[in-house]
Amino acid sequence: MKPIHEHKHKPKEMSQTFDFNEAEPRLYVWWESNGWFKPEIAGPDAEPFVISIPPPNVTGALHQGHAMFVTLEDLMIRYERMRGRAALWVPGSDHAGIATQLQVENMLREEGASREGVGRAEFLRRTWQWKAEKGGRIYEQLRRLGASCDWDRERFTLDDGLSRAVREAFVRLRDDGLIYRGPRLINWSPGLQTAVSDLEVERIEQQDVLYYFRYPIAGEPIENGLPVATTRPETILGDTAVAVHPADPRYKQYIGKTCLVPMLNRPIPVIADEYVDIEFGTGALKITPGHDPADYEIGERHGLEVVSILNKDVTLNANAGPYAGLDRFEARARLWADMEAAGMVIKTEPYTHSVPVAQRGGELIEPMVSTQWFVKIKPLAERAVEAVRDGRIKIVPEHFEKVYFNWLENIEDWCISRQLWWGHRIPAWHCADCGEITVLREDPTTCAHCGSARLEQDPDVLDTWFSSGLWPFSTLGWPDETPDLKRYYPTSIMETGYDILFFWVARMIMMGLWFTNDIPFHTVYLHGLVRDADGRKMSKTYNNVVDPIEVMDEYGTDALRFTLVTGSTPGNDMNLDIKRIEAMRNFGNKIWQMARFITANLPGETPAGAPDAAARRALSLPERWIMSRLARLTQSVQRLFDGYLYGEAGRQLYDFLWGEFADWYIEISKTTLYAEGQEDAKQRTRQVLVHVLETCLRMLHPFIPYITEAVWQHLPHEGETIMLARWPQADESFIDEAAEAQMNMLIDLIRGIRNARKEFDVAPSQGITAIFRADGSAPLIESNREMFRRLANVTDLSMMDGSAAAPDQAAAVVSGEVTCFLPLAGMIDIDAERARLAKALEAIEAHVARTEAQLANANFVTKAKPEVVERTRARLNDLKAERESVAGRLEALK
RNA sequence: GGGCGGUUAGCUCAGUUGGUUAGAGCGCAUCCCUUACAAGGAUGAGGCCACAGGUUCGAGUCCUGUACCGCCCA
Repeated sequence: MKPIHEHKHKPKEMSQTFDFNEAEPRLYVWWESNGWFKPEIAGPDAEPFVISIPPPNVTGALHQGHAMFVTLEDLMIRYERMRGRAALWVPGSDHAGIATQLQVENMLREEGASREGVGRAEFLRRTWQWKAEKGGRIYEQLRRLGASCDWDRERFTLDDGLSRAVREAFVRLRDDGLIYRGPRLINWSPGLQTAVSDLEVERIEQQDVLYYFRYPIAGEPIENGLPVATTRPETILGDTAVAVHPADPRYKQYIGKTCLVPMLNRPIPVIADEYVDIEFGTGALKITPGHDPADYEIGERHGLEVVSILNKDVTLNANAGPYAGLDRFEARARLWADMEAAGMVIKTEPYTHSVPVAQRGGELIEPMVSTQWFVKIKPLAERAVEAVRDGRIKIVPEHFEKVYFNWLENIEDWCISRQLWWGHRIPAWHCADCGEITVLREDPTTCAHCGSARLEQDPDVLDTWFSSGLWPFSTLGWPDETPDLKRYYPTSIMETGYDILFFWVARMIMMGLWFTNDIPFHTVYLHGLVRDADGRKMSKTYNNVVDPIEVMDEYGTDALRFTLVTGSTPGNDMNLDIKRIEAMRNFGNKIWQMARFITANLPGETPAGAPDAAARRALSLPERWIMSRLARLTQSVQRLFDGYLYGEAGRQLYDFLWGEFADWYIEISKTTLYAEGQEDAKQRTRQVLVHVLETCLRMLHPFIPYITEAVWQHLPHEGETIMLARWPQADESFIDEAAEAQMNMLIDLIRGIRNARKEFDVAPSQGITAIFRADGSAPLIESNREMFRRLANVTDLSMMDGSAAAPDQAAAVVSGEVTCFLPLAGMIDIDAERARLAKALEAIEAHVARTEAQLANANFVTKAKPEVVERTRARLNDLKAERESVAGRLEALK
C-alpha cells in the first residue's frame, strides 16, 4: 500500500469549511514558484499545446469578459497539461493606444498641463511611467482567477521585441506593395483628433430631423428646383453632384442639367445612378463625396470632385465660403436659415436614423477626407478565407465561419494610422527636399531617393490592432527564428469572445499567414458575452455590473469559474445570476464536506487508485455500481472535452458527484464503515470512496483549480500536485450493466418507501416494517437490508411468499417485479392509499399502452436498432409486472 | 436589405451520433439540526420543449415556413 502523500500544504485535519480566501493565494504562489506553469515541466519530447492570451488592455480593469476567457483558456491549458502536453499559455497585454493616451491626458489635465504643452517625448515618458505603476493591475487580477500562464514569457505590445516585429511587418507589407498612403475618406473622431478604423465605429439609432429643400437649377427659377432631402444640411456646401435614379420618370428630364450649390452658386451636375432609392425622401440625392462613404463611392464611379468642407476641429474651412470658421452645427443652422430666406426650403420633419459614433467614447464620427496610411487588405483576406475554407483553421462553434467569410469577403482597406502619440510610430521618413518617403527596418539618416539628410519621421502611430495581429508569433520571438517560435508556433487555440472575431482573430489569421506562411492557430474557440441576470449588457450606466473581484471575494474564484463555464455554451451569450454563483459555491462546499467525511473515515493507510483484481472480485453491489457510473462519467466527460463542450462536462461532474456519489454511494458506504468488524470490506469501501472522489477531482481541476488542489492534498494520491496528476481515462472494464440495473431497482424502492412515509406523515425518526414480495429479486433485497435501514429507516425487513396474502392496513410500493408492503397500522388512510395507487396505476397503464403500441408496430421492430427494441421489451415486462401488482393491490383494498 | 443566433418549469439555463416517463440551479410547498455538509437532507407541485407543416418506426433534437426577441454586416 502506498503511503498518504505528505507535504507542507497538508493541514492535519480538514476545517469545517473551505477557506478560499486563505487557500487561493497560497496555492497560486506555490504552483507558480514551483515552475508548474511552464511548458518545460512536460519534458523536451512532449507535444506542445499553446494558447496566446488575447491581450487585455493595459489600462483595463477586470470584467466578466476577462473572467470568461481566463476560465476557458485556463481550463484548456490545465487539461492538456494533465494529459502530458507541453502546455504553454503566453500572457501579456496590449498598449491600447487611445485608452491609455486618454488616461495620461486626463492626468495631465488635472495637473493643469496638456499633451501638447509637455511635448511628445515627455508625454511618452509619463505614459511609460503610468504603465509601470498601473499596468500590472490586470495581471494581478488574472492571477487571482487562477490563470496558469507562464509569466516568464509575459509580453507587451510596445516592448522592444514586439516593436521590432511591428516594424518588420510594416516594412514587409510596404515592400509587398500592400501599404499605401494617401487622401481618402476616413472616420474622423473630432474629440480624439484621430482617424479610427471602420471596426471602431458603431452605429446607433438617433432622433433627428430630415431637411427637405429645392436644389436650384442653373438658369431656372427656384420653383423648378430639384427636391432633395438630407439629415446634414451643412454638407450641402461640399456637394459635387445631385443624383437621381435613371428609371425615375419624375426626374428623368433633370439628368444632365446643372445645379447650383446653395449660397455658393458652385455649379454641379445632375447625374443618374442606380444606387439612389426612389422611395426614400424625395427620390433625389445630394452627393457629398468628401463627407459620406456611400457618396464617396458614387463619386468614384462618376469621377466627381471631392470637396472637403471641414477642418480637423470640425469647424468649416474655406470651401464653405461665408460659413468658414463656424462649428458644423452652427453652420447647419445658419445655412438653413439663409436657404429659407432664399425660398429653397420645403419642410423639415422628425426622422430616426442611425449615425456613426466612436466605439470608445460614443461621440459622433465625421466621415472626412484625410491623408492616412492604409493596408491593401484583399490579398491578405483571400488567404485568410482559404485557410478556414480548406479546414486548416476550424472555428468553434462552426456557424461563425459564415460570419467570418462574410466579413472578409466584403472587407475594405484598413486605415492603420492614428494621430496619437502612444503607439508604434510609423517607420516612414518624409524627405523635405524631394518629398519622397523612406521606409526601412533601421532608422534612416538619408533619403533613399535623393540622399538628402533633411528627413522627418511621420508623426502618426499605428493602430493598436496592427500589433495585436502579430501577437501569436511576435510573442514567441518573431521575426527571429527563436527556439520558442520553432517549438511553440503555430499555437493551438485562439479562445476569445465572438465580438472580437474581426478585431483580433481575423487579423491574426491574415497576418499570421502572410508573415509566417503558416496558420497562427488551428482552432478558434469563441465564447459569448456575459450579460446580467436579465440579459442586459453589463454597463455602468445601468448599474448592473457584476464585478468579478467582488464575486471572488464573496464566493471564491472556483464558484465564479464554475458558473461561467457551466452556465454557457460555446458562442452563446450567458446571463450571469448571482444566485447561480452561490449555488456553485455550495457545490464547492459539498465537495469539501464529502472529503471531510472520507478523510475522517481513513484510520490507517488507504491505497490510491482503483481496486486491484483481488479487491475487485469482492466488491459489493453499490461499489460495482459507483465504479460503473464513474467509468461512464469519465467516458462522457472525455467525449465532451473532445468536442469543446466543457459546460456540459462540468454539469455532468456536478450531477454525478452530488446526485449519485454523495446522495447514494456515500450514504450507503456508512452501512459498511459503521458496521462491526469486516475490516477487508471496510478497506475496499474506503478505497472506492477515495478513488471515485479523487478521479472526479482530477476531472474537475481544470474547472475549479483551487478547491480541487486543496481537497486532493488531503486524500491519498500520487504526485505532488493535482495540476500534474494524470487526466483520468475511463476503465471500461468497470462498466457493469447488471449492477446498475439492480441498484436502480433498490434506489427506486427506497424512493418509493420514502415517498409513502411522507404521504402518510410517518416521522423520519420512526422505524417501520417493510415486507417484500420479491420473487427472484429476494436475495438482492435481503443482502441489502442495511441499505433500507439507513436510507429509509426500515427497522424490520422481511420477505413474504408470492402466494401469501398481503398485510392489512399497508401501503404498497412497486418497482418491477418487486412489491414492498408497509404495514402502517393506524397511520394509513385507506382512501388516500387507494387514490395514491389509482394515480400510479393510471400512469403505468398509459405507459404500458404507449410501449405496447410501439412494439406492435412492425416497422419499429424491424427498423429500430435491436438494442432499442430489446430495451423496450424489457421495459414493457417491468411495466406489466408493476401494473399487475398495483392493480391487484387496488383490488384488495376495495 | 443580407446573414446569424435564440424561443424548453414562475425565473436563469442545460439537453451534439434522433430512442425509457424532457433535466438542473434558484424560487415555491411539506417535513427533518440523522456525528461530511442547514452553503445541508428527504418528499412534492410545476413543462401540448414559440407556432404550422414535413422527414422518420420514432422529433425538444433533422428539414421547410411563420411569429416574436436579440446580434452582426450593409
